Amino acid sequence: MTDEVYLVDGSAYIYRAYHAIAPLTNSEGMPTHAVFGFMNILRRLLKDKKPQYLAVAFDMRGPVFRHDIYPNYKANRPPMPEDLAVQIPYIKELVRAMNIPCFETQGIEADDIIASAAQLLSSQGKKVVVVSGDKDLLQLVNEHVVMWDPMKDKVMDIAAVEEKYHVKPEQLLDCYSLMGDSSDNVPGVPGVGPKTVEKLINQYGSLEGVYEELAGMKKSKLKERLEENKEKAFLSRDVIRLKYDAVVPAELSGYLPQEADYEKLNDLYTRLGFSSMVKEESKAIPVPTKGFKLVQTVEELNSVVEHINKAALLVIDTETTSLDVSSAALVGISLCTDLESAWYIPVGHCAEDGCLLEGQLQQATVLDALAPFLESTELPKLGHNIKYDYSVLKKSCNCTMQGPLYDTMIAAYLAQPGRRSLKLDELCLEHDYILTAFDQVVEDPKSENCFAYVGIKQACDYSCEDVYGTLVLWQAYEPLLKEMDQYKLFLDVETPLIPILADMELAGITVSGKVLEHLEEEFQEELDTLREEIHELAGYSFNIQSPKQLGVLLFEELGLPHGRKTKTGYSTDMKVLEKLAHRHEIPAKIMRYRILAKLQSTYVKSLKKLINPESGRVHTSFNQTVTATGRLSSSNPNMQNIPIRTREGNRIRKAFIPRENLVFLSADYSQIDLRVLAHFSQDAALLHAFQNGEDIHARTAAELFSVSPLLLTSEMRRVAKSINFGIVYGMSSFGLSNQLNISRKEASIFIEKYFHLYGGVKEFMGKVVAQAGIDGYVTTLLNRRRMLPDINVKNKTRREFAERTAINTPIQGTAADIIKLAMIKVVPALQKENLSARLLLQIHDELVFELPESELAETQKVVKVAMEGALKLDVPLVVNFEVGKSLAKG
DNA sequence: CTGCGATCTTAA
DNA sequence: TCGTTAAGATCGCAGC
Repeated sequence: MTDEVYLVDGSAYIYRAYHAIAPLTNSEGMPTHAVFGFMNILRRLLKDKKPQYLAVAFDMRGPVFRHDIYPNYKANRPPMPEDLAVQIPYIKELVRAMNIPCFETQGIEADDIIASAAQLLSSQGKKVVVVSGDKDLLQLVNEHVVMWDPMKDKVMDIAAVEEKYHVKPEQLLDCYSLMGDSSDNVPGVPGVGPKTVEKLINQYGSLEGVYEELAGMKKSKLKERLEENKEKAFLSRDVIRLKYDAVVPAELSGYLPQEADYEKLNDLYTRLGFSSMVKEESKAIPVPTKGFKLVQTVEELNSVVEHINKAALLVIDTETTSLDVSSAALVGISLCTDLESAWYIPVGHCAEDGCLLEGQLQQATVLDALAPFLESTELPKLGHNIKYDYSVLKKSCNCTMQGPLYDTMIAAYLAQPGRRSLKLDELCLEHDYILTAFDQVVEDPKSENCFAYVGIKQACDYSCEDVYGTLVLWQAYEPLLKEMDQYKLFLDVETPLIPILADMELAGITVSGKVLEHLEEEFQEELDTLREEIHELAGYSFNIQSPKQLGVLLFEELGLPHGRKTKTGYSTDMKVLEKLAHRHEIPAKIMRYRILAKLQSTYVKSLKKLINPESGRVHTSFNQTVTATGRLSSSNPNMQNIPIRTREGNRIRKAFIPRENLVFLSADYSQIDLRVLAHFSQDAALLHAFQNGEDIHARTAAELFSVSPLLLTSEMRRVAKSINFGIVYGMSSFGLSNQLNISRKEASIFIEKYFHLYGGVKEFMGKVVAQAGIDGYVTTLLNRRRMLPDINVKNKTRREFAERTAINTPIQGTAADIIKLAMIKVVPALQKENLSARLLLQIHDELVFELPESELAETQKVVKVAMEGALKLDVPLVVNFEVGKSLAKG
């Protein structure tokens, strides 16, 4: 901290940031790089120098007094670029939000304001630092004033100026007058450069000095030029000369920054998409740990119970030995019901030797006491990713949480669709609380069992922070969900889905290690053979899995014609290889190699690793807060992309088998996307087709090719199917031509015909895109939102992508809504009918159950009713069933 | 060695 | 430079 006054040349740094930083836009497509660069400079100044006194000066739009003296002042400058102009108000707004004194005056420039302030303050003996890189401001340097350029981190005092320019700072004005300034269109004396000026000023002292002595100079080109341009030189000086009488505070208090308006600042940062700045600039504070209590005795546990008895909501977080449910053991539970207090109940903390530490209640004692609350169907529980806590308690503590399970992660997913992180600590930071990071409490976060070795006291603070933070978020998001009309979706769809997904994950699905083992050997043999053959044909060894090396072989060594190019080289994908297959043996072998290698690595080897040795089953994770459309996603393993189209793929499916004496029942929605499209578009032909149970692809084909349905070929149907799918994705003629290997012209004729047939669909697409343009987002039937920040941008590619998304998301998202509703209906319905069928998988439009064969007929009835009646559309929902002893089709 | 982007493939 | 949504393997590069 110093008592120097920092005067920042705001406008100069706006320009520098604008040119120095690559274009950047926020999520709405507004350019932000100048703002970003400027704020970085300002923030670095604040951080590094911690100035006690600081002010920023800006130019204002419009003519300045220099134009009166010299109308051509800056006449050669192009107008401010549009994408910079729109950023200026944000910069000024940010400086105001930071509560830094900010000066601007109509008719004068930032330089003049700085000059006035520097002179006024230095005449009072105050130290001044001019923050600028502009040489024009160097003339302000004196024994009290220095100039600092943060970009170069260089301080210029009198000595530095003299060393660099060989004149005194106060002589710089006269130097510039002679030299002129091409960037400001100030003429000076033509043909006089820095070296000449240096000589002249050093010899004669000043501009006046030069002209007084001019007559005595011997005849030369220089003398001639000086004589001819005397007026210009003096005019230039009047133009360049800084104005020292701008109105600026005379007292230091006028340069004293106040505490920032953090709310406004964060709001601006968020709008600009500067997430890193939101973090650093927030007024966030550590969570107050005063009300955090350890529960180590029965008496203390009883007092917690008494407290929860009066509560309307129980916030819970479990600490365990692993993120993976199947290997997680309980280490402790934290609870709270309001922001006054929170409790941590340790049950599994260990000493270094692995022995349980003293001062912990028995896990059973704790769960017996809490069970009435956890299992209460009345008392809502709240957690951040509560599916995990539900699963741990069910799996390792035999305690099944009931009642609504509110989840702040899901709340944030719905309320702020499209936000990048949903992690508790990041969300809390945006709500002004800094949480202790997991890495701060465990020594080696990667090693297993780690939380068990955290000290009990420290664990208490850490864990209680999490329930406290979760409650803080809930108090913010619950009203927000209501405001945004998302509360019903949250309560009636996402919340009841949580235990269903958890139970599906816990159930898992049996995978025969034996079958996989077999496949692995077989695939490996063929892969080895193929690799040898390919290397043989190539004449040298290379990595077949490297697109780069493969490209060299195919297109350079073999000289085959290359297709499209990628950013890094030639494309070698299946489409390209297919086209080369008839020219050379290698491409076909590569294709076969690719197919097998993919199956081998993704579906055989890694699937084998994920088989739980105890249960012989794999337990996927169904992620509820990942996709932009509202679909679920599945990981570890991804059970939603198990191969199906190829023969080998189907062999992998054969490894998925039901438990002994059980069968799989798969129920999939027929054409759900197109039915949703029919409902949204109200297209007469589409509605009619579905209402009459027609084969929609066949019907489309018959109309498209103008043939009777009886004469349709499978090729015609395939084309129609492609178009039907393409429509759902907002496809162009280019996309279709690519897909069908036909010309663009042919493709566009198909599309034209399609829209002629289904005029309502075309109309619907136009309407959705137009509405998205107005709202900036689209919604599904259950009001789920997706933001489309690019929907109105100038960039055609990005805008058109947003337009396709606007068309696709309501369809895909509504289909996702529907199957979620079906899941919520079907699980209790099966239970009510005393059927033992267990839901195992959801694959976007399909549900897979495991059940005794004897219950097949009755289960199908229940499933059919639940799925087909999930939501009432203007067309029927139709479900098809398949039964099998594995997941293989056919 | 780790992290990350690009490419490619799998599914709906 | 062109049909949506995902997960995941591998390569190859940049940085430590």
